[in-house]
Amino acid sequence: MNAPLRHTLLLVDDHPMMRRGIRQMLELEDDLQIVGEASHGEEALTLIEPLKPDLVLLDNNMPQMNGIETLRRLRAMHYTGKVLLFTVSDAEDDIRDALRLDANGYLLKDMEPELLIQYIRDALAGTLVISPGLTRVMAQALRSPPRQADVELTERERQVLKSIAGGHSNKVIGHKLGITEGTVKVHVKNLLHKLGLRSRVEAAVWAMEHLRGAG
Amino acid sequence: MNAPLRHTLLLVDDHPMMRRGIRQMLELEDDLQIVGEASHGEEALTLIEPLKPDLVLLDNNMPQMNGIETLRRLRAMHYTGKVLLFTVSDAEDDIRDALRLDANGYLLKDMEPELLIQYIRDALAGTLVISPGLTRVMAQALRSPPRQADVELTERERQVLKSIAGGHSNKVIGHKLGITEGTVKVHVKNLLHKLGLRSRVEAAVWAMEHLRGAG
DNA sequence: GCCTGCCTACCTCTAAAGGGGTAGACCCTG
DNA sequence: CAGGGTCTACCCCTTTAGAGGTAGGCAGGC
Repeated sequence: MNAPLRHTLLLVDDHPMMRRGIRQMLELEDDLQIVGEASHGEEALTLIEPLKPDLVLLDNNMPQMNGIETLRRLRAMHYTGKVLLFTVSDAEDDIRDALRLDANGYLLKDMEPELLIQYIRDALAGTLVISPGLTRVMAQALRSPPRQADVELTERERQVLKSIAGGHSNKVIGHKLGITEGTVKVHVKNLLHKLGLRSRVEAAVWAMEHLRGAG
Repeated sequence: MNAPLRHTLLLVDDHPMMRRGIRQMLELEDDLQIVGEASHGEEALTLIEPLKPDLVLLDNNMPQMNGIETLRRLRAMHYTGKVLLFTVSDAEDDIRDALRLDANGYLLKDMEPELLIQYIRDALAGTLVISPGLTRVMAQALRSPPRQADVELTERERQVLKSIAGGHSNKVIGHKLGITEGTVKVHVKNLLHKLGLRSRVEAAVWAMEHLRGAG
């Protein structure tokens, strides 16, 4: 379907046999070229700079540093190429973490081998591919609205937010903080806007996920 | 890669020219067969029963009932086939809603036409496909997992509770569950009483702390 | 049969929430 | 000094929540 460009891949898996199998399969495709292999995360990180692969095929189940953590480090070193996680687990947390780290796909190892090539091409095109059987998990992982904690709340807003998460009404919060209910409303209004949320319920959920203890 | 089975598609778009273009492209593929077209959501809903398509290609930008809403209604009538949303917008809410409703993909209309066939096949295989450029939006939309409890709540109450924790209003919850807002209020009232809580915010917090797992 | 629990739907009512605006006091910085 | 950000407080307004009530349909158990 597409073939003009030759894309470079880095293969990361702690099982040599698995790497062998994947390599053999990919060698039949002349638009895909494996330019390197790594048996663990650390090694993968050192190969990124010299190889600059277009895509990293990353096993998640590795000793010491797993795929998610490797992905995290890859992004931390500003690797902007594609990354495909493949794994045996359907752990919801892993999927969520992977996609938060801008993974381009999350594949289960029990898929049809032929499909892998398909998925690699999709990922190289920038498409997000997620294995069959994971859509339900995805739907579950998708819940509350909040977004990146790149915004900064003022100290007062954090206090109000924590009280919201404590289930308190604006009136009670005002009493606790020694300010009027109206002022509390102002803070609520502002923090909702800053966080891109639409209700105090969403704010409570956001708070529980983002400011555990500290504030 | 795959070709044995002939899959049936329903095409839903309010622009006849767009349908024409897609049909022309798909007619070249002998494993994909368009068995029906609809120019709006209502029409699509009436065609599902008689046609039973394997996949619905659903434009999101339609007057009156948009794609998301159509998808919601499709799922409400227990349509279990694949659904591919395609749209011009990258609205985070739409993507989140779509995937919550078990959409099998969310595609932007500015993609390469040839890729559409690819994506349709992926979706038919159960893969979740999401257009390039949306991975960042996805990463933002991703948040906390759903959760399930052991308490003495009825199934309906658990559904409502989970929606509360998702930040939804009673009206939205009613819409999602296909019941009136008033009935949702009844469920909220009852579950608050059962759990000894005083507001939906407390309920959301309770849900996040106690509901773990699916259901 | 009757009774109970669940789900549904409606009613009325008050309280709470949230969006819009203006505005004064304070502090810090250019 | 002017400007910006914060915190405070109030005004307006609409929408949402939540607590009461009644009630019908429908399942299961007694």
